[in-house]
Amino acid sequence: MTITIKDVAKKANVSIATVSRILNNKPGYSKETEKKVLEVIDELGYHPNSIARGLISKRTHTIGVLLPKISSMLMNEVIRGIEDTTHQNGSSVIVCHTESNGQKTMQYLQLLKDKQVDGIIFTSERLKEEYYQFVKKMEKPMVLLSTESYDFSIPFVKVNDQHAAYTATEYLIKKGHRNIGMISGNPEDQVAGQPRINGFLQAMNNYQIPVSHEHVVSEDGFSFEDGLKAFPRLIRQHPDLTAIFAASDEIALGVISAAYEMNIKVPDQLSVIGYDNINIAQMSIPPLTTVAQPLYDMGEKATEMIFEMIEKNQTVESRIFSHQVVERKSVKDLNKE
Amino acid sequence: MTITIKDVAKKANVSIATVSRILNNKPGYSKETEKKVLEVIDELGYHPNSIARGLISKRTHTIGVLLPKISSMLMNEVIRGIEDTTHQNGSSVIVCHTESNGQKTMQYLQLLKDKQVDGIIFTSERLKEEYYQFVKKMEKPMVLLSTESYDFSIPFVKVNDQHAAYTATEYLIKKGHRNIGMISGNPEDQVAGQPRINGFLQAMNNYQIPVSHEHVVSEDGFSFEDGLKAFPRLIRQHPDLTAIFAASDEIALGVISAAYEMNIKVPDQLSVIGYDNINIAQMSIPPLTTVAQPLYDMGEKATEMIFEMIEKNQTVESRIFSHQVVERKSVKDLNKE
DNA sequence: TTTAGTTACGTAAACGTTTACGTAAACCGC
DNA sequence: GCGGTTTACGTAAACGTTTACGTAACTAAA
Repeated sequence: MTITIKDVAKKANVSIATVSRILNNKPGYSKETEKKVLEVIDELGYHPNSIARGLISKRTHTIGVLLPKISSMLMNEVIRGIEDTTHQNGSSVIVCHTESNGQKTMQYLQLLKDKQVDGIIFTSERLKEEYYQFVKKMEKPMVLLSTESYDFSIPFVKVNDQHAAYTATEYLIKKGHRNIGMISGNPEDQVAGQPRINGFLQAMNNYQIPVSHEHVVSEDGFSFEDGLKAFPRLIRQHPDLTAIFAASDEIALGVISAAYEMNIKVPDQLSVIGYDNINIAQMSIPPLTTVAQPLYDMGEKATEMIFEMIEKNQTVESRIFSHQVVERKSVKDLNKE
Repeated sequence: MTITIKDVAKKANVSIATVSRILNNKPGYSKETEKKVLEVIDELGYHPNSIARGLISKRTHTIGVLLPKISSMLMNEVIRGIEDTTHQNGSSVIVCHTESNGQKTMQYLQLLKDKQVDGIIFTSERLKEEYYQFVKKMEKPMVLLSTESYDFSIPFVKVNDQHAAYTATEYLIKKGHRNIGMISGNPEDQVAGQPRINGFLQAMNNYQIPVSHEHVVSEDGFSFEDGLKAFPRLIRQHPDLTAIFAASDEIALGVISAAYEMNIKVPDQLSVIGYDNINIAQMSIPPLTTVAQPLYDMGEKATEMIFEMIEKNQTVESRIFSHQVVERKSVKDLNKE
């Protein structure tokens, strides 16, 4: 038998209301009874049942996180940030892995509703009308992470993808490169696809380097395999390329591996810059130069925002994090020749 | 206002008991009322509140997972297996990241108790007496994953570490290597440390290759940095080594990177075999040969076991998964010279 | 001394379910 | 057509909390 508030009340000779008041330190009890009750609680090893609490308070101290691919290493750091912060707030996280599948997403949203989560963090994907309407009906706060909605006004945290892609490209240019190609993810992707391509093109234009759309080849996603497949296509089209901007670190590693297979030396014959700065960027050979998103911090911030919305019941400012290129060894400085 | 069972009952002109019965298909209602009620449910978009349910049924359809390092890529696949399986069972997961910290672990256990999880999966770490006692008091099922307890009889799923290490070492030997070193994790670690060292030593002995304990150097953990640091130490002690068995893929990648820095070519001058077969094993240069644990399957199995224990309220057989070396390109066949 | 206000509680309703128990009607066998 | 069983419900208690409301005792002001 588990110990309930009643047991505590009985043993301490008070009512359950008093115990509850002490537990939630609401006014209405004397120092002495507090001491007595606290002793009994300690003695019995009582801990309030958070389910019963949740039933009344409508707070479950649980938040839901929706993300497309749990396996993506990108999300790893982000989730770490979310979970650490959530736990620091005395809550816990339910992670839902939608695989970018609309039906699955709706199922998960229903699950999160049933479980009465206090709030939802929606990541890395376009917020469809259907999702939005559902969450709106739930009347729970939501924040967007690594994505942004042009249709609905929901607070978000992300980096400026176009700007970051611009920075990466510019870095290559400043290192003396002129023949630069790009391997992008899905260009239909309005949030991580197109903007990065735009940033690339914009940098090239700004520095008056002629580019055609053939300089960027796209795959469906941002994975290692995508890079592996895309690189040979790109290099065949443009054998004179000296540098490549990859839209993700995983793609970049795919490029490096493919280049290795083709006996093209990185960075001597080909420079590569990635995007994200995930863990494995440092593990590649050569270590990957990349433009970093502060992934952990972004997860942290999104979580803080959710809690602010939950607790103060008001909306909150979006936040654009700044990116930063971290130099390692996959880009050659052509000026030093 | 949210829609409750009362609303459904009123609109369908039945009692809440009947609605509940229909929802849980317990006997006691006619086809007609069922149809009627189902219609109303659909019409109102009613979904039962799982918190209220949990309060009575003592089932929250939530399980807790304790793991030492969320960032470890190892755990990624495992967690995927756990979460997929859990969701298929209509439940959800709370992931707790203990950092191998006893105090934190106890806090998380308390959290899981408060949240009334139906069961606990405890991974990759020694089950301390304190933890065991706590869970025992909770009276909830637990299974061990990638670990095993010699003190308490708890069902587990893992691979046979010693055997797998033996297999890895034997693979190297069969490829003609005789000067083999090992980089292990923490040898104090009774579950992932010592057994792998034993397996290594055992294989060497079986093939009558002299080894000293100096052939194995240990670090605190199983990370990339550990491999990076350990390799120079090892190679300085034994410059004639032709192959290395790394106790994890991350260590192996560290070894490859360190070797690259020292201008030692893998696999031409040095062969490396890893352990785990995580995602990035295929991304390294050269792609890493490694002994694979079926990580996803192990997560899946552990979850199935937990659910069986929860639902049938009985204990369950432990399961040892078989390992397998996956050949890639980081080991040179010396016989072919 | 009376009155108004405060303090320190206790009682009971509420949160949204499940379920033990009760009951009236229908059915069955003889 | 009578006892007994089954079917199809309804009523109300229970799960473990929080909290609105009530109240008795004490305090302070007039």
